[in-house]
Amino acid sequence: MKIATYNINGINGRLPGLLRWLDEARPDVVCLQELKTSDATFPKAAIEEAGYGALWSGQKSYNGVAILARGNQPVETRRGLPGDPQDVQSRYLEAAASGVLVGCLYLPNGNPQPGPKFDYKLAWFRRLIAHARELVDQTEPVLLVGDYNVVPTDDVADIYNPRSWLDDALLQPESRAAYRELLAQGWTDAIAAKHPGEPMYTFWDYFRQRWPRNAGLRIDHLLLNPAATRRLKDAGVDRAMRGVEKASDHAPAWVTLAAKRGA
DNA sequence: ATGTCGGCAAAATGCCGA
Repeated sequence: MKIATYNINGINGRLPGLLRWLDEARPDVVCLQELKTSDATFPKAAIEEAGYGALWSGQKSYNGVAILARGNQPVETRRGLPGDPQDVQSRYLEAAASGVLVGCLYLPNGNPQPGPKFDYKLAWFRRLIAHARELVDQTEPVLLVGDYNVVPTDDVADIYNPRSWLDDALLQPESRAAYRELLAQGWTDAIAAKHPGEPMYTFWDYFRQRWPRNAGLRIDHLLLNPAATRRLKDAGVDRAMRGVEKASDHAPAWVTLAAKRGA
């Protein structure tokens, strides 16, 4: 089975491209981020017509996450991270779908840093780490996937060149330390595990001709608990989606899992 | 400092967030 994550950057503005990709890539479970739409204007009918059941947590203009499942309805297990009842931003949704538990997350960007937005990013990360602790040792496959807004290292696998991003929240030592702390619970970064040392970018800024120059960053990640890692077959990025008309600034990233443990 | 997008309010342009 195939599980994908895609920061769509406005689901209604990019719906035709999304539907084409669903038809071609045929992922079983899809986590979307940056819907940029309220609950009422989520394109439920078009998604269902494409053969997917859906759950979504919308927010007008900003944020927003959704979980799609091919041929069935995902069963919601959590909406929003625990730990801050004041937090009204739609950035986390969790569901059981097609035999796996999937957390769909849109971690705060955190720019400019330092400042309140960076503080919010780190606080949100603390809440994610605390919640992930409750999930990692489950006996069934669990995946925490989405736009983490963290470039894990300065290696060319993760960024074309850190020079113009040194002050960016995506590269800060605190952001990277939090990401490492999460992994240290026992999660596997599937893209890094399957493609060590290989440029596996998932985001190319609209500015400065960054897509034509392949000046990308790896910020969308699929983290697998040990039960899911045992079934990990392959991982990749659908780079071509960054080159289509009206493309999101992100490309979809995905993993495939064997149907049964050890298969 | 700059660059380019989508969404949105409120006017065919400017702002925000990324």
